[in-house]
Amino acid sequence: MQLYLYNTLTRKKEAFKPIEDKKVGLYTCGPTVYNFAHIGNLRTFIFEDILKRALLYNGYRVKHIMNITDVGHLTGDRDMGEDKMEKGAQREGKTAWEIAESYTRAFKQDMTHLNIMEPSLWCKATDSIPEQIELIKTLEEKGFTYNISDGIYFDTSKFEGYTKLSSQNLEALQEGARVEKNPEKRNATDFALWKFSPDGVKRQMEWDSPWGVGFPGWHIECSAMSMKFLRDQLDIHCGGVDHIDVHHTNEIAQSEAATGKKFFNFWMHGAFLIISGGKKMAKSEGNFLTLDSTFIQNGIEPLVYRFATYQTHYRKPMEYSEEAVQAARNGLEHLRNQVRSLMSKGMVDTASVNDEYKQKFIKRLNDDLNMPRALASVQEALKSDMDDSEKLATVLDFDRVLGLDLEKVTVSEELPENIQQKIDARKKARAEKNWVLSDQLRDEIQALGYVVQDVKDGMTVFKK
RNA sequence: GGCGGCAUAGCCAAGUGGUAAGGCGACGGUCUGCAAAACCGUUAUUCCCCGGUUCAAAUCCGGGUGCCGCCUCCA
Repeated sequence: MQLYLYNTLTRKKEAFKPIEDKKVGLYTCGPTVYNFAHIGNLRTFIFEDILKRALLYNGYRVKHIMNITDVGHLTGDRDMGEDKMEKGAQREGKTAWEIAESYTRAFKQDMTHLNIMEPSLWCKATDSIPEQIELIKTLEEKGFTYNISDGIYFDTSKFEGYTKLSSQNLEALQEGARVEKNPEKRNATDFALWKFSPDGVKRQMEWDSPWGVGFPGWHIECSAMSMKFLRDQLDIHCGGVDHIDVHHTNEIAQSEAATGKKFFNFWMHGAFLIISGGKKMAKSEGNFLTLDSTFIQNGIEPLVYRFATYQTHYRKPMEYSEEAVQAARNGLEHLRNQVRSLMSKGMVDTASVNDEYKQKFIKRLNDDLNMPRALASVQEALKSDMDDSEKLATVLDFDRVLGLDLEKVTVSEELPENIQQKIDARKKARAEKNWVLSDQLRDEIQALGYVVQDVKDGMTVFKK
């Protein structure tokens, strides 16, 4: 079935077609590792994971590259201000390298918690400095750069179609921008390819280059690394909506200026998470909620968040509230109970996925990843009149995309000795209609973290 | 100021011309010694407001209001 994706480049849903049949090159802009990722960041990574799983579900082989930005991302005005990594290092009394490493580790842990598939390849900006320098040299040779006191800049006026991805009105932008201008820049949209280390300052992260000691601008890494690792397989490039106007626009400009070829056919962007009644989360504002502080520390498993994001289409701002989290928590538990109930009836080996419902599911998924509708088809399948084994097989098949670990729902497992003893005692008490003892034993078992359910012919006990 | 997006039940939301998906919550029921779980049923005459086009509009057009984002670090 044809997969349709919304392409920011054309502002339309388009039939997806990779450059090479059945193989997809996917590049997703990864984190800047100077702090924890907040759950707004993670929403985008979940969206990208769904995209990847949808591609796989459709039978594509996916080469997925995710970068780690560990240098060059500045805090201040465009290409001015401090380096985020160096600032983070100051804040925590560590080296910039240590900061990068520890937050990269934290990020990967978040991904694991959310069941986000690992990319085929991780790449750190600092591991591809030579490629970035080469790309800048090419741009220099082709006359797209100029040199000012603090670095080498890309002259956006020399690249035709600079705004092909964004919808910026450049003249209006220049008039209305509140930026503290760098007076040496020729155009407001020009951006740094290479920044010089400030005079007399020894940066922790700096490299030699043909232009002097310094470090790469933020945008160049994604261009250099996507070309390095995906070569000509430039199918889909993703990120958050905030990247449309600046980061991705600049990536396209410098890449296409350098190669003369189209840089990525599809551009996809995830919308923000909005705190209910408030503003977006931003690392730089320090108001962010992390997976750890918001979920794990409150005893809410991270997959609840993954499930919660399915309620809203990825291109629409998602309202975040504790109420929404609770709804997702209940919803996921309900779904698992439904699966558990089916599992307890035993899975027939020959059970196959119901084609009618699978077609419905994939159709919705393939309609620009309409997860709210895809999720609705899960409930429709569960409430349908197909037999239990088929239902289970079908829903578990959907979970290849959903990634909710439904196959791990426990029905019966080896229970510890002490629990088993209490269960036996309770069965005896129930047989004797000793309800006081029965209820007391149930409380005891549940206090130990197990759920007790009396069913038709006995008792179901499983770890919560 | 420029540009872009959004506004659907108590809450989260899907739906872009044919008469309102799904989830959560709530209420009622089945089952049960009681719970829990599961299951069944009910829960928006109406889609921010005003006007227009059409046999037909939540969906298209015009105007307004509110919220959000980008233009400055950002997923």
